[in-house]
Order: sequence, then structure tokens, then C-alpha cells
Amino acid sequence: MTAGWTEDRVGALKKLWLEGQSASQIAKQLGGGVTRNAVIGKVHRLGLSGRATPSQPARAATTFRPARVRTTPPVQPSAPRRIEAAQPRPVAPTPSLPSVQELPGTATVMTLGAHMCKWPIGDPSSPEFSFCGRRASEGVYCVEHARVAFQPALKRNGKDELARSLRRYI
DNA sequence: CCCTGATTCGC
DNA sequence: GCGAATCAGG
Repeated sequence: MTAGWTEDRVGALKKLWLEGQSASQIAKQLGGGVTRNAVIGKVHRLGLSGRATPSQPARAATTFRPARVRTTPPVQPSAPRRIEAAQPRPVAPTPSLPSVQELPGTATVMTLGAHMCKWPIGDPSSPEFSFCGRRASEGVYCVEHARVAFQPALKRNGKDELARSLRRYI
């Protein structure tokens, strides 16, 4: 079932793409068994590319890839694709960020000192990631976290308690 | 593992 | 021209 790129669909594609929709989103909306690959392929063929990135900005030209290798030797010199200078992209919508986290760790990776508790707090991939930062007793953790970190083998009935105590620190 | 776009190349 | 496969990255 090859829907083919009718003017309609191409128009919709352009619109949605320029709107900032992701390829997969557009593929869904166009329906008709169009995959995101198809969308991306078409987009490139149309010469559209690069725009405000909605969610996961996978910037182009981040790295040169060896390209795909399936069968047949590369005999094609491959014409120069397209020299894209940095174009002024549409201003990305800036959603306001509310709320400040409530009392995260007191130390960041930058301020974490030698004798500060290195118990991680929060998602390490988050900018809000921090460390406990309290006085480290002997090891790298403060007393409280050391207890959690160095839990001896669970005793009977200790599971729930551990789970509860862990929860407190996460 | 989810997602993103980019690229190549057999069809 | 088309798009699956593959890649690279967040």
C-alpha cells in the first residue's frame, strides 16, 4: 500500500515538520502506513532539515559516521549533499520552569568536599542532582547514609524497614 | 530502553 | 523517489 507523496501529504508534512513536530509524530498523523523513516527521508529529500528541536535535540553533524555497510562496495563518489550554513532558526518556545526542589543535598559535584557525605540525591542525569553533603563520618557517607549503604545482610523482618529507610533517602 | 534526526543504498 | 536499516546521540 504505497500512499505515495501526494501534494496534500507533502503539504501536511511540511507544515507539521516546520511546526516542530517530530518525525514519528508526523508519521502517526499522516497515517497510511507511513513510518518515521519515510517522513525523515522525505523531509531530507525536500531539502528541509534542521529546525527547532522539540524534544531530543540530536544535532546534526555531531559526528561523522562511517555510514551503513550492507552489501556492495562503495563505488559511488556520492554527490556533495548540501552545504548548510547555520540558519537562523525559529525561536524555540520557552516554557517557564516553576518550582524549586525542596531541600536537595547541600553539595553539588562542584562543591562536594573530601569530608562530605557522598550519598547521591536525585537523578544523576538531572541538573538538580546533588549529594547529601553532611559531615562524612569515616567513609564517604555520613552516619545515616553509611547505615543504609552498609546494611549488613538483612535480618528477618528487616526488609520492610530497609525499604522504608531507603525510601527516605531517595 | 525510550526517543531524536541523519545517512546510505537497494529497490 | 522511496524508505528500511542503521547509526549516533540525548
